[in-house]
Amino acid sequence: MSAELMEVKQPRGRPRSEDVDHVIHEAVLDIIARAGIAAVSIEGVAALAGVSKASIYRRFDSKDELIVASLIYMRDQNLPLSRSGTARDQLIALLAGLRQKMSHTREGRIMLAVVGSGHENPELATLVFEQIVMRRRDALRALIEEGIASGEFDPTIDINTAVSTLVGSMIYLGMWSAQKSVDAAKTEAVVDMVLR
Amino acid sequence: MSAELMEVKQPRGRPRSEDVDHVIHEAVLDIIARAGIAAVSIEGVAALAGVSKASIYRRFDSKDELIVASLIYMRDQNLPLSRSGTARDQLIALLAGLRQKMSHTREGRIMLAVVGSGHENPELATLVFEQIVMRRRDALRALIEEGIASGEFDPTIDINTAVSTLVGSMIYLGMWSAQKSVDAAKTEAVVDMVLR
DNA sequence: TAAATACGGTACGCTACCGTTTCGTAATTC
DNA sequence: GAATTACGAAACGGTAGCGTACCGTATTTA
Repeated sequence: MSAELMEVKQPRGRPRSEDVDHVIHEAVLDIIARAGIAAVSIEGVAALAGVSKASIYRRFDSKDELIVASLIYMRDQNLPLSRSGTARDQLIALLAGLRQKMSHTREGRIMLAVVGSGHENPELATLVFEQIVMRRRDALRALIEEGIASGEFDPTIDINTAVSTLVGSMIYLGMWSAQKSVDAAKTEAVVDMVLR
Repeated sequence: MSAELMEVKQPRGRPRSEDVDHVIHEAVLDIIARAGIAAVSIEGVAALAGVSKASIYRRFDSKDELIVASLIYMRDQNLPLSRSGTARDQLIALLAGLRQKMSHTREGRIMLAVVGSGHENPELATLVFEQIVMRRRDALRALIEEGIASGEFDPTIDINTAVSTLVGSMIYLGMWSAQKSVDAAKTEAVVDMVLR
């Protein structure tokens, strides 16, 4: 009898607005993406969200709790990935998406910011790692196994090593995409080099 | 007739203490490594360094200028790398050092912090990239070319792609070394997988 | 209708840090 | 010895954010 599935009895007074929930989280994520975790302030979030500070403190006891909740909110908005084409095609699409995402989307910039501040707030880094990074790793691993079964990839490779190599390369390339001095290696080239 | 090589005429009054220079930079780097760039404050640096704020403002016009100077100070403390063994051995040593360094040394944590905040302060990220990352890339590239010439590596690989793949993997593995859930792929395995 | 709770808005006292200035003392050149 | 500059220490006014506490109004249940 899980609590989520039960019809929750509505408490007495005026219910909290879901719109307010949304705009608060959106504001937090926008600020992290634009200026980093350290730039998140309750007053700033309230101002950007067009919400009073009271409405934030009514929901969250502290700034840290707010940020964690916003990251989980972001995770829950993720879309599933499409499945079509060969394993190699899907793999390349997945990796290219990851790479592009790291620097050109809000979620990517947030992940970079959280990861980069991993030493300061390890709870956040762990959250991002387990909830977001590991999910991608699992999807990647499945595609590689599929490709090996279909004969597209070298069956002798170590899958863990391959996953780390591929993900690491994509993050690295995405990370520095703003620096023109790094020669943009093609995603396909990386995949073929690693998986042969 | 370069200025650095000329005997610099000492100005009139009391000269600036090099010890003060050092402790200031050391304090800045310690703070970045421990708490991130955003945690750097003039008052905090002065307190940790055991120095007056006046001594900092006498040297640097702003916090940004101070941080840039401290990163350059760090770069100039770098040691040259040893050159012995086969190209593959040297390459593995270089990459393993990079990987270990990312999470277990002050310099590594500083690089992660700066990179992660790349979107907030692009000048710093560019500085780190050009002055530190590119130097490693160049060293790596040379080793790969050496290994190709000696027949240790596959001559058909694209060197730029290989460099990005290897560096990215090492940074990624080092980044998450605190998370026990990521299986630690061996550095040698990555090298052999990429370069065959 | 009454009670309860959420809402935006505003004000409060508190802390941290900013960048500047002033002071007395120390070190160095002329 | 006089001039000059660096040093630590302390104080200054200003800004920003914290977390709390009100207000009057809006929305919902009983």
